[in-house]
Amino acid sequence: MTKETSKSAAQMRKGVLELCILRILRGGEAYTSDIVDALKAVDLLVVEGTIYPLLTRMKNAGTLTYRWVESPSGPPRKYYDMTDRGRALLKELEATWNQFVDSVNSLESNTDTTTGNAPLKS
Amino acid sequence: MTKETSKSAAQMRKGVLELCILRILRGGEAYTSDIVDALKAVDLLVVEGTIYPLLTRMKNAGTLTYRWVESPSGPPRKYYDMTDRGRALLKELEATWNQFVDSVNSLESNTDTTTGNAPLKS
DNA sequence: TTTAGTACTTTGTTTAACATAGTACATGGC
DNA sequence: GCCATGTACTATGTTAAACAAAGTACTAAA
Repeated sequence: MTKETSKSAAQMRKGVLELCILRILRGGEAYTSDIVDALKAVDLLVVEGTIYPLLTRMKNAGTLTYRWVESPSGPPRKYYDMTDRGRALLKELEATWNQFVDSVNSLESNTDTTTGNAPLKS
Repeated sequence: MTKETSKSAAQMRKGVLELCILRILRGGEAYTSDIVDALKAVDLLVVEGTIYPLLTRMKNAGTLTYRWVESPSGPPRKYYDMTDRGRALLKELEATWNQFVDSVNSLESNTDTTTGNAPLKS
């Protein structure tokens, strides 16, 4: 992947990570490293510095809650879970995502997208 | 669509508009209004203020060229077309996009994304 | 007591979409 | 000819989210 496309990939991630996190948490509560691992496994996240602030934003927005759970080795962990509002948001984001993908893919096989007005000769 | 999801939709658009424009131009040269119309037709663009700077960026990056064409009614238009570099970029962005969609959708039916470590009782 | 590893926090930068105001050109009505 | 209207492009500022990196805190083991 070139530098140019990897920059594009980063831009594509914007706004979708929230959906991804909700999808991951649908399988049950998880803490940050679990989520990071799941995202990294499908190449949707590069660094952890992105996910911590996002989880905090989602918690402040009321879509997530967390509870402290002691770790077998190290400091305690925040285990996140979806709230009812999170489940509702997930449903909406699923619809938005599917519609978005359909829209982009509908342009895939375009051969004539103009209004039919042939450009004039200069 | 709620205010929250419409904000998400705007974020999702980031980095994909470039791909969309290249897909549109694959059908032949077009000027800004043609492109805007094509994007609006599939709900991928809200305002024109977004697309003009993007086209300029792509022209400066060497993925697009344009030529002035007289209009039947009004000022002349910039008709954009892909360069060879643009065609190469399109190919890369197609791959990036498809991989991106697959990644997000692979999380769709997750039921257990954790490492298998059950959270400890506190 | 120190060292290493894990987990969370904080701060600043970058980028692209969004929003809006402004300039310029051409045509038609008066 | 002059002005209003519509079209096309330009310029400026704002916002939001990913990225990057440094910092704090807690635990366990050497």
